[in-house]
Amino acid sequence: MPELPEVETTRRGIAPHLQGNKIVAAIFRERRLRWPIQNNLSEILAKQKIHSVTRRGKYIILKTDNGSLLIHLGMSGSLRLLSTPGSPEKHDHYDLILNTGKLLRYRDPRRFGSLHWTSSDPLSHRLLKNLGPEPLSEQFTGEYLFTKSRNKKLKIKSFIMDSHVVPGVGNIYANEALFLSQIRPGLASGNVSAKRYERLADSIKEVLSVAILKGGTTLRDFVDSGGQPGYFKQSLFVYDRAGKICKTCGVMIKARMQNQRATYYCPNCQH
DNA sequence: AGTGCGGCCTGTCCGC
DNA sequence: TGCGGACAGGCCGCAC
Repeated sequence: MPELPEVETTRRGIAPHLQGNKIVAAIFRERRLRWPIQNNLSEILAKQKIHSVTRRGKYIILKTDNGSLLIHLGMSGSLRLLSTPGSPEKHDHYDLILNTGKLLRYRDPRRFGSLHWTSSDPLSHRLLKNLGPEPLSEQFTGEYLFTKSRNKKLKIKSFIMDSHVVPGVGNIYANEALFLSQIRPGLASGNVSAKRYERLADSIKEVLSVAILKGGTTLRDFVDSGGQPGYFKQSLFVYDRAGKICKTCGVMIKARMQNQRATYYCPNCQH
């Protein structure tokens, strides 16, 4: 399940192989992702040089001669760089073949991912323009969260899972960040103090940073193996730990559904 | 306007 | 053992 750290790790892994090289051909086998891939994309991409590989939220942006490719991995998507591609398997939906002989292959069993082309500024694309500030940037602060949450009634976990507030924080990291900042997930976001939001912003930065470090370690060879979930599991304090003992205080972790999402917290550490 | 939920998908796991 | 159903996940777009 690619979260921001895994998307960033993927980006760092593929960037050196793409940057400055040309797309020889793009092959699409399955266009029905979250949105259908536009029909003429092969023609558009052929012979284009890739200038940069960047990230905004969970989108990877390939900037080429004539525009930008916006890649989202959804929840089961992965990008692998192959030197000797075997025949594509069931869920290998598209390939970008490079002039270096290497091939970038997208796999996504659940097809929640997406692929968009834009010929104008990618950050102005409708899917990107309203995203919140990058959580690892200086613009992302406790003060920002505090201000943004005033007069809101929705629960704080839903608040930080909204990509227009914080892009890149999914269910796992929302649970973990709330644990680290000792905040109960069910609190009304509009009632939480500025001080607690300072702590929460720090926790979000911390959990994402540590996960990027671990991803960088564990997924060092993701080019060969494909990014696998589970590498961060040992570091989790609450996610998927219902009935287990809190690593901090020894009390049993609780689980419940909140806004259709599995929610975990320590009833002793979080208030 | 703010909020919550349906729907998109398939692999995995559970219970009958 | 086989099968159906629940569930997981991101997140847009709709409905209230």
